Amino acid sequence: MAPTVCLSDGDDEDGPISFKRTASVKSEQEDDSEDEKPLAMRTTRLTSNASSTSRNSIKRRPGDSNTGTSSPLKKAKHSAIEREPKAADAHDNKIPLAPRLTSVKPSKTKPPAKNATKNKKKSPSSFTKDSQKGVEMKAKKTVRNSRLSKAMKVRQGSGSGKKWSTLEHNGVMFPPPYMPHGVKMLYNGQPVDLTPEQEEVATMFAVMRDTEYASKETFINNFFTDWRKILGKTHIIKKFELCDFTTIYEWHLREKENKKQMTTEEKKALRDEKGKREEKYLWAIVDGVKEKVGNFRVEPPGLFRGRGEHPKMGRLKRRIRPNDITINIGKGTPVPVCPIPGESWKEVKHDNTVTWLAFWNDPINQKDFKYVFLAASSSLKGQSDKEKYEKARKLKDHIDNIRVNYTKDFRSKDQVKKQIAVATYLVDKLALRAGNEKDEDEADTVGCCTLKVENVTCLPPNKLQFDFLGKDSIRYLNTVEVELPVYEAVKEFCAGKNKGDNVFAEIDTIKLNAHLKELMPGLTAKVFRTYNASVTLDAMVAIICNHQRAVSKSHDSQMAKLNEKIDELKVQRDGLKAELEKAKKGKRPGDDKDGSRKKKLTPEMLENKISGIEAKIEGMVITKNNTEESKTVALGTSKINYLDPRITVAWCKTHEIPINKIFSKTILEKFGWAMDVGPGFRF
DNA sequence: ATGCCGACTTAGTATTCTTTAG
DNA sequence: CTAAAGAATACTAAGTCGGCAT
Repeated sequence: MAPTVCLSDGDDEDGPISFKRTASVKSEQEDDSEDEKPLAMRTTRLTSNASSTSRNSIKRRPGDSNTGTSSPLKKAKHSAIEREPKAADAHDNKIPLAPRLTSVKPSKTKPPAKNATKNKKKSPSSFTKDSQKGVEMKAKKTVRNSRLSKAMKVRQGSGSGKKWSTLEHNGVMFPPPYMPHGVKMLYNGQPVDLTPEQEEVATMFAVMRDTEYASKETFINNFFTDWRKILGKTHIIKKFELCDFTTIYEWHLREKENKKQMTTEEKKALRDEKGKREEKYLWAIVDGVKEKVGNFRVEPPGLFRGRGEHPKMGRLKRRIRPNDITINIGKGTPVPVCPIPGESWKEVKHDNTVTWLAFWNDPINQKDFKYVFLAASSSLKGQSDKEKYEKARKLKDHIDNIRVNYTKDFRSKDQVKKQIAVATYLVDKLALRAGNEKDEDEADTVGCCTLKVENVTCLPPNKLQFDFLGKDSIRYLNTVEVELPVYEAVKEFCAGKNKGDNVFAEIDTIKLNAHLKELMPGLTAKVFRTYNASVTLDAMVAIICNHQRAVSKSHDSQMAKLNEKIDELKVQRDGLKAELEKAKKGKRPGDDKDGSRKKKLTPEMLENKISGIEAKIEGMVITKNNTEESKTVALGTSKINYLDPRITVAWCKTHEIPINKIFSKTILEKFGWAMDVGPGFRF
């Protein structure tokens, strides 16, 4: 069960995370006050926001009374708990003034698929296979991990540049060749002949009919331009408006239906076959240790699905061939055989300063690369993940100083210094991303250093309203009260500028990060996100980082259903109440006009029933509120990328919650490195 | 300094698997 | 059992940031 966000007002203080609050209060008291300013402000904010505190709650299913379950983790726990005094992390937790964001998804910037049909069938028989796999994997993992922790200590820090000594793998897997279906589309009402290559691209477009892309001009234009290159100048097809892809779309629907109709055996056979084909690509051997490979499948051809208003959406992403691919492998280890007869790799390298196993150039953005890496569960990834969190923890020791430092510079005469101070403040306070420059041919999004004057509105006396599209064209809309010097500075930065001009004209991410590095070795803008997220470690995190998801298609109906059910229960309850009244007045239930009634309910029974129903209603209201309030919050991203897993592990150990109630299998593997932390661990 | 290349992390969405409701 | 809901995983786009050449 994932921790659930609960933002309802007035629900506060007594949650499972109350220990965290306590800690933070304490630290504030203990702090000496030289940096009173930012802190005081923070405190204020925190307090004022406290009413909307969110908290984690571990939801249990009725079925899982897992407190008593024995998990290895839990056992390991006990002794440790007693040992660890839990004390002491003296100062910590300056709560990152997470102002509640009003993050809105502008429908226009999202071309979400509204892919209507969704049906799944699950075969019980597949259970066998899966569970076997699970067991097998667990076994492997145990072996690997025990070896790993040693290997990890021995391994040179990532600083040295050498990432591995030996590396073996089997290369990459290519998607199957295109199988023509022969269904003719119509042009100007007439069926047209297409070569398989032409048909392939037409089909890519046809099957996207019920996504929002299909009606976007940019998408259509890009698609049509690329398709016409394949059709050739002399082809009868000249105008998009005369194209009718319906026949192909319908073929596609039939295919889907057929697939759905397959028997479980057929499906299983298909899966087994797939598993067999993929088997050899699943693993690499790094320094003698078997490690899972991440994305060994080469991306299949398709129409580019850029996010937001991406100028290249709809462009044909051409098929990648062996000749596009560079392989990286240990010297002296056998080069993976090229799986496509008659073709060969572009290049084979032996570079042990990098971790990729293969790469190719992105056909959409020729200057970009697509890499094949090891899976997140690998030692290599785990190690750097751990380093990331260690760096964020180190920031704890510098954060006070850093805040004092930038507060001082809010009024600097040096314009560069001043801008850096304000930018750092925003990165710290609002978890803004650094904001690198972007090319013309990308979606127009911004981060801190690339904020435009139109993205910030100064609201007297001292509020700033932010409204911009950030990463993935997710809208960031937030109004924050800032310290007066910050407000004045921003106003000044914007003064006399035109739309499209940078607020921070004097700086960029390089200067910003260079400055941060002077304050703490290795410090960059993104560390603040990790730091603040891990320090906060509760549901607020998903909000401060603006991780979003589309409101699910079923959200509205879900809410309606809940309301319906609640109403229904209320009616039931009222009915029972009325009956109770009668019963109390001494009427036998049987005396009712409704003589057919068989059940004789005593007042006690009725009361029990009523309170049972009321509990149900209450539960549903809570569910309803949670559903509504978390509909755009994507907690998963925080969980995977920002929250130091050791915090969670330690918490689980302290509270004897099996870790697998919090982390899924994959994520558990990814965080293997964090599992043996003691319950006393503090970020 | 700046620009570009390169490698790696972070991110939302699509797809698949699992669980639950009916 | 089936279908729908929900969780997990797969996929790949979109960021960050370091380093080297200019």
